[in-house]
Amino acid sequence: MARTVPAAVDLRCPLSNPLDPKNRNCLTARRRFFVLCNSPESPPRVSDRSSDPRRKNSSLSEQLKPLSTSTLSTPRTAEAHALKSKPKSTWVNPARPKRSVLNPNRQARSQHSYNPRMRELRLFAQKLNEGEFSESSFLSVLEEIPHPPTRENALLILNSLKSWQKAHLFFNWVKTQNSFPMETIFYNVTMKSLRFGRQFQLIEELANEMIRDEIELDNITYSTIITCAKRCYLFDKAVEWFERMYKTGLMPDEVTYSAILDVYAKLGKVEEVLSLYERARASGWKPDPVAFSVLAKMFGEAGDYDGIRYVLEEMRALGVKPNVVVYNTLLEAMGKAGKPGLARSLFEEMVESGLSPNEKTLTALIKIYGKARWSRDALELWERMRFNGWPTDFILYNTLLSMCADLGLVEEAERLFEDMKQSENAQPDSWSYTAMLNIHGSDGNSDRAMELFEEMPQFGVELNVMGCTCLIQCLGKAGRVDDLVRVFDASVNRGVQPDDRLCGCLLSVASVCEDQDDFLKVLGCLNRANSKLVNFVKLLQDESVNFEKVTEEFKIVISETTVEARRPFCNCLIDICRNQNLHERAHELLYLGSVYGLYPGLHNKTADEWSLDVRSLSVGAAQTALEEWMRTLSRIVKREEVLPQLFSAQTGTGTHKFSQGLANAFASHVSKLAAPFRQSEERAGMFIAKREDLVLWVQSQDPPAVTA
DNA sequence: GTAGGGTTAG
Repeated sequence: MARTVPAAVDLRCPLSNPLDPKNRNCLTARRRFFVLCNSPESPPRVSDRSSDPRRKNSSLSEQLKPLSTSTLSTPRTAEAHALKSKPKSTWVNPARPKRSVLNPNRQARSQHSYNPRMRELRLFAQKLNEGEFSESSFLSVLEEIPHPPTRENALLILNSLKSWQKAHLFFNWVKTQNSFPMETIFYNVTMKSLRFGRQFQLIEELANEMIRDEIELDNITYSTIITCAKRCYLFDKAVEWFERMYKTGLMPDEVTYSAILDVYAKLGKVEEVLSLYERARASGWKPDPVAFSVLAKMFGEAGDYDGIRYVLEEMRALGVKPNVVVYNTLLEAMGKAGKPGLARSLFEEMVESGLSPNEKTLTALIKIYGKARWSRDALELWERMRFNGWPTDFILYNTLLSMCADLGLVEEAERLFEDMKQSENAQPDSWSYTAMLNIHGSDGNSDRAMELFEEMPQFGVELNVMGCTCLIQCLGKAGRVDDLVRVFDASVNRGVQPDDRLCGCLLSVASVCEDQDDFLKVLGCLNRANSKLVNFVKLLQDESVNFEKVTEEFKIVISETTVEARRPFCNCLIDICRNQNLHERAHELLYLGSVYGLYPGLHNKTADEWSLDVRSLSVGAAQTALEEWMRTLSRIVKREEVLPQLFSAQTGTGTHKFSQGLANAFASHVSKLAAPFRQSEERAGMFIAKREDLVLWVQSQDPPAVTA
């Protein structure tokens, strides 16, 4: 495949037209062929799945069993009978489409005729919408209905009621009036309203009532039930109602079908989705943009780039033009699959096709550029947005601010923040303030951060736990411990619930406190949030406590901490020990951290090189790890065991503009130990020592610089 | 939101 044009744009089909009957039933093969042909550099993830034996139990054939055995197949027809009696006859006419799994015609909506009493009824509905009623007062107001609740009048009002509670009450009231027999459309309109309120249970009750009263459930009913279940995360219910529909002999149309495709997609059942998709395609279905959006979202969630290409290819082959939603989903998917360049080309393709991006398009792109650290592209896009007057909203602005925080773009962030304040549709909210606190916190501008903190109540914006964490970190770094205590107390009093990240932040501030009073003040804050952690710190400081006790308490504290915060906690605890001159405790903690899997990949060995990767360690933990490593090497040298040529320690360079150099701290510790590690010129963030130098150094340590 | 499906933030 030619690589001169961006792949996102250049997606020529490796096979002929899939609508050609010859190709109708071989989409799986096409997809696999496509994957193999077009992605030599990445593993064919889509096709991998079907061969994965672990997935056998949840395969589509299992999934679709109730459908394929009972309803989807032509049950006990002459055809099936003939096949049974003539098993050797396997020839199938390829020009004959497979039996349908969906109805090619979408269910028609009823036309509503002009209602001469529209004006009064609308006014009445408005009155019902605006008032706050108890159930009984609502029902008494209903008695004032200006015209009798005929079918048309009732439908008009039901359609106008906004809250699900009122719609439900009105629906039940109409039933009690007995002025006409209830029809499907009344249930459908009520269900739609209930779906806004995510009232699946009530929807299911209505559906069962329809079955009981023999009122027909149509495609609109089923798709509403299924999508409500989906929005309530009741995926099994969604599948249950879908299967039920088939069992009653009703064929889904494409709306219901793509709704259920989305259910399987949200369940992560990729093979099932593709199989459903292909079966529908084989029976002649031309998927619309909604179906492709479902597929694109699914592949995006899986980070499956081959799948994304498959979607693009299918659309191109079928001549389906992507709309804005499809482009947005594809862009997001490209981002999740880690393809910023392709996302950029796809965006250009979208604009060239004459579509205008909306705020979701731009949010997706900014996120992608930020993640890729493409600040120039991001800022150019921002300029282009302003120039073209492309739509913005507060989520887009907040995404831009987060990107600025990630890339250290302080001035740009302030400009954006000012724009938000001037805007009508994107006033700063707690996310915006969090991003700003993060930016100035990282920049070390504690004055500006405090200014933002003070102005928040004036604008009616609540501080959230993340903003609080950023500010605490900033004040801690600036050594403003009294302000820190004030901010912490005010935040907790304002309703901020400290989480493990905030605790980790306080712990890290405590670990850099040089003044003992400050140290105790910070621990005082931490005590309000996590007293067990503070007790553990005190236990570490008690030299009479033995290793067994430390192990026991460590296990308790760490197991009660969220997984993401465990390593930071351990890092900070090690730092605190080192600051308090409790070096052996630091070594014990590093050992415990390793035992409990907090430092995976710390040591790496090949025949030629042993390396220590301290990139996820704090300064103190990295120093401790280096000392520990040197102790081990001393023992190996003494025992005259085989050593590799090269030793390396990886500190990383820190991609963040504001990140403190772990490398610098490591370098000074190496020089303090007089260990023969040198910063590598070819490999950034890497310290190298040769075997000969290291052995000489170990032998010169008498007594060893790093005590055993 | 005038009976049903798909897309935005640590």
